[in-house]
Amino acid sequence: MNNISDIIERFILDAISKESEIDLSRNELANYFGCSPSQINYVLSTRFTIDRGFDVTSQRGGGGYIRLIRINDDSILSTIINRLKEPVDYMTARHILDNLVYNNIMSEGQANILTYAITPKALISPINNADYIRSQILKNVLINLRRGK
Amino acid sequence: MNNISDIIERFILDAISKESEIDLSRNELANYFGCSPSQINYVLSTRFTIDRGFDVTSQRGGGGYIRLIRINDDSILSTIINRLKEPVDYMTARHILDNLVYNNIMSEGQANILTYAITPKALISPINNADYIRSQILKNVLINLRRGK
DNA sequence: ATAATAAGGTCAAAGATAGTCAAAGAGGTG
DNA sequence: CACCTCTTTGACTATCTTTGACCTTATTAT
Repeated sequence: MNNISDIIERFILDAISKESEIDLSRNELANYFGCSPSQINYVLSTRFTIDRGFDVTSQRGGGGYIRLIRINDDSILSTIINRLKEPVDYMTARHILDNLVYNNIMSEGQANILTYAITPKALISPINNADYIRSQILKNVLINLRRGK
Repeated sequence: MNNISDIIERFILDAISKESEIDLSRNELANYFGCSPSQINYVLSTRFTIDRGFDVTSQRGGGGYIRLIRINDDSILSTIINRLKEPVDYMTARHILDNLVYNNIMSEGQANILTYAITPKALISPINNADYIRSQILKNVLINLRRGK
């Protein structure tokens, strides 16, 4: 992978791996990575979303900053259920699952199983037939299991 | 046979013979072999299929890639997959899951999660929309999880 | 107060990949 | 030859990333 966004993402993930909250400087980051400042916004808005368990606040002006917070909510399940809006695309669903695993609500094995069950491929159906869809889900899960994660 | 597809196939097979997972660049490959980029898709979709033990994922945009994954074979699972006939009703699905747990292919926790995902309730849908169905599956799973089953 | 300065935010266009599909081509086979 | 299947190509589409011009807000200096 050769895009700057992924590199910046890893850098920030590493920075917040030990703290639950860090302050970033948009300009310093952009300068450090030799990219435009708005690239930092791009990374934050595509990778540090609520679905992934992050919250971002910021302040402008002199001494401005971007504050990144890892959400750690005991009632996170209820929160997610309440916030869940239909429809849910695949990537959003995966982020939610990652979040659940991170918060020890689901084991990684369980999340993996469920991930297999909801891939776009698993849910394709020409007619509206739950049994048919379910069989696809099952098949998809099994094929992925065979792959050994 | 001297067609480009076979040559590309051998090249990729060789590349993945030592790793279980490799990243390819569609454009670079096409350039290297002097063919159109879509030829790479053709080779992948005709020769690197699930049936032959491969899985393909990809990403577009800057730093994009095609990821090829070699999956392991497991004869018990293969047997079940091959015997799986569509459609599958709920009770049949549960029997299959019990069987998987019995054979240590899936943990009980994983089977439970998946059971939630495929209850009749989880798969009701007035319109044919995978995202909608997926959101129901997720909600159903989460609600059951919350109940602590 | 006001102006200057120092952050950060937004958005749309350009760039970089990959995907799809249908038509044309090539190679066998009865 | 007629037909069928598999391969090759290219036009068009979809998606993700990068950049830059312009906007907003907070602090500091006068």
